[in-house]
Amino acid sequence: MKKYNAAEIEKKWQHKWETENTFAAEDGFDKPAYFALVEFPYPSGQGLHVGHPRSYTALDVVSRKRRMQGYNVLYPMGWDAFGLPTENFAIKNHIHPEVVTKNNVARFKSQLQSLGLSFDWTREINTTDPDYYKWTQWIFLQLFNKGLAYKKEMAVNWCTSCKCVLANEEVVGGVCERCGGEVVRKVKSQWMLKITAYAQRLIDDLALVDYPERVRAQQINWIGRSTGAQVTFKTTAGDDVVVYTTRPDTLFGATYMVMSPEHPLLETWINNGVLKNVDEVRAYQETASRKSDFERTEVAKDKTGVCLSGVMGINPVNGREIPLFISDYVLVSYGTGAIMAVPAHDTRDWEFAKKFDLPIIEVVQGGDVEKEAFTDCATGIMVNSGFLNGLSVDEAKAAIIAHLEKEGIGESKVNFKLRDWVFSRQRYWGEPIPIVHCPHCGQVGVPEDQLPVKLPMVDSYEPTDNGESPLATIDEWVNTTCPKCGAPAKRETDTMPQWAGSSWYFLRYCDPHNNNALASKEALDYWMPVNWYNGGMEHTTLHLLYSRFWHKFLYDIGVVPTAEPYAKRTSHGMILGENGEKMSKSRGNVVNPDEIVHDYGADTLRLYEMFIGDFEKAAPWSSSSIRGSQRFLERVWMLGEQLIDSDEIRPALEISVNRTIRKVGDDIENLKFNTAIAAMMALLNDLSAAGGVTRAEYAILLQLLNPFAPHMTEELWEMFGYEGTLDHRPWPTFDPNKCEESTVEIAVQVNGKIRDRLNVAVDAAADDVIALAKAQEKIAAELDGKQIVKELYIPRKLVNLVVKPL
RNA sequence: GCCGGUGUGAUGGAAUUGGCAGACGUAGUGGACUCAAAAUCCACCGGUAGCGAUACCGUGCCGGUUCGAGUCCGGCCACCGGCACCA
Repeated sequence: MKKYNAAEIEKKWQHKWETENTFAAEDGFDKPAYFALVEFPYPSGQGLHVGHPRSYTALDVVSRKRRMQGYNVLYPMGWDAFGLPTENFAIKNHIHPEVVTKNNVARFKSQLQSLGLSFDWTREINTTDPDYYKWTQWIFLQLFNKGLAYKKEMAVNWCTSCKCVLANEEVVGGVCERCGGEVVRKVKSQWMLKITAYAQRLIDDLALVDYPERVRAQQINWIGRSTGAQVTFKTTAGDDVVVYTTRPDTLFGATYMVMSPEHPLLETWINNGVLKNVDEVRAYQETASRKSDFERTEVAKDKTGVCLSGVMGINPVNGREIPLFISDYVLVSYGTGAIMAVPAHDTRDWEFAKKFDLPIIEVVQGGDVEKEAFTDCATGIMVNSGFLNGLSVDEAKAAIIAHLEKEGIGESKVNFKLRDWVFSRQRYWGEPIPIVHCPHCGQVGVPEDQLPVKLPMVDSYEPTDNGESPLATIDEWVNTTCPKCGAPAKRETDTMPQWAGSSWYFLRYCDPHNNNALASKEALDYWMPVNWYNGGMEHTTLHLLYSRFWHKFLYDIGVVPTAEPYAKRTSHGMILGENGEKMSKSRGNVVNPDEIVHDYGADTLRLYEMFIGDFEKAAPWSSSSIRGSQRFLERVWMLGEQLIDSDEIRPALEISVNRTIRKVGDDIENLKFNTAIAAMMALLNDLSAAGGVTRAEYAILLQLLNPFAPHMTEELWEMFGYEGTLDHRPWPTFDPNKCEESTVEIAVQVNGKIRDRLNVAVDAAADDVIALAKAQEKIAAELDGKQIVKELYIPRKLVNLVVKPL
């Protein structure tokens, strides 16, 4: 028998799969469909990371199993290729981003193909392809037409290093998610997408899908729904200040009010002379605006603020005049940008009141409000609150809202932390926003027949310091005519964020070459929703939320057939460096998948990454452990030398074989690839111990192993003359009656401690087993001089005799 | 602070969801083969005591429920991830 030569075998089968399109999804819509999806990569200059194959192999295993189960499987791959690293590399090395992208994609593709992943390469997509981004722009126009894309002057997150605006989701810990650069606030006119209009449905529809708890919780937390009331406070200046509160029950305890430093009413009061301490207020506003997000959160501990002089608020329930402050602990972007402060029952208000020596009035009994704020809603009773006295917090909430509504000065209100999606980027390498600015008609969408609005080929695409897109400098591209009235007009020069192309890419896979629609209705009806989507936790509040939003919008306008894009989402853990730290160049612990494939073969790498540990948890790479996976494959190979020419499964191995089929199948469905492999290892050990393997037994082992190690198993299948190839061979079935032994060893316990073991028939009667147990020499000795108070027999498990001294 | 998760041998991790803790690997130890090494094969491999059969202890800590707890309940501790002045 020839030696196992991974390199040779893998090349052979990969070539065959590529030339024969073995894994192309079928066009007919009659077979049951299965859509397996992994996040398409950003083709970076570094090439593939060992983390990529963990996710890709996992769903490759699922896809290969599904094909064997008779499904028409769509397991596609593509490139999320717009983005800053490519652009920055291009600028630095004076190569056009399109060329950089092309090179990176070629490298990534050959790396992926060297792993033997069963992608349908006939459906490969690339977000930078004009035939693709035509539809990204088309979706934007639909959003624009429905008023869900709008341009607004507002304070945005500006990355000083990327020289570009960031979405809230892209600011992590006060710095740029991508480059770690400082993020400052900057007032700019930006395109926004109204994701907030979908906030409630993005929460509610999580009930329709199968997501891990941690993903569900993170999304709900990010959307941040709260219920409370909006209340109007009159002021001595005549203007009203509207506040939002989740504790309207504490209204009687409101002893001052706080507005955010950016609150628009301040300008009014400064302009009409109401405000007396203008200089002080201006100075505070100035300090607040200069703070970066990072500073603002860092100094969050100590409260600062300025009391407004010349104007007082009026508490609507008791008519008391209360002071008005500005402070940066109140955010302009949440609620109404102003709060009523109840220091007795809110920790932040309490700290502020202590610092500025403001009155603290207890309105919910149960704590000591001189020592700290009492925030428990569950137990307290209302006091000092007029008609609310004696009520519980919940009763008081209902009563006060009814009162406010009757008086016309308030109403119940739901708020979300989620904010609209800042959608403009001032960079070159992205989809142009398909809008024309006409002096007569205003913002006009580019008509569908003029899509795509292509990126102009230019030599210079460096970001500018003045916050304008590099496209703004290209006059011949910017200057155009209005699609509506024909007058001279200018193109929008901002581009879309990287998240645009990935917000709908799975739809394009259904029908990637369609020129008339993003995908045909038949294809979408057949394939959607994605049956199983695996990806990283880092995309939970970015890509995953954004794409759900776009999908819901497309559902509302009748483009897609399902309310949710992904029926099931799973998330893999990271592969860490050998030292347990995150892999990075600077730590010097990066493992290059190319080297692993070269040294061990793709099948070993695949198997090892599936065996490395709990799929959902991070696991450190181990260069010695990978040998175990290689040894296993070598042993499977060598087992062929001991092939017994029989089409029977030997009786002694029937149970082992049937159980393994059951376990491998179940474990793959439950994301427990590591124990599926352990079960196959155990089967191999059994077969080896039995002195060889029959053709029938070997066939089953090869079929079960095929999704994990496809090249080697196909080669053995062919070498030993089995029929056809494994790629679409039926998945082995098991006989449930042959999964259990007829006798089992049970434990015999006395008072819960194991004292002996016993072999009994699985269907033995409890009385017989207990009698047998008592008759055992050791047990009889234990029972001597004691009284049995309880006898238990757990079938197939154990006998427990509970005794006490006589 | 809030939300989610995790704590099991030297190590990655198993444990049919309340029923024999440590499957399957890795590392290690001893042996076989070899001039030797590698590779391969065999055996051992949680702790303590004992030559031994065996006994006792053992799943972060403390308590509880139960005939029986890694698993359930209550209270802590530690670590990881997310959010964070969101009123």
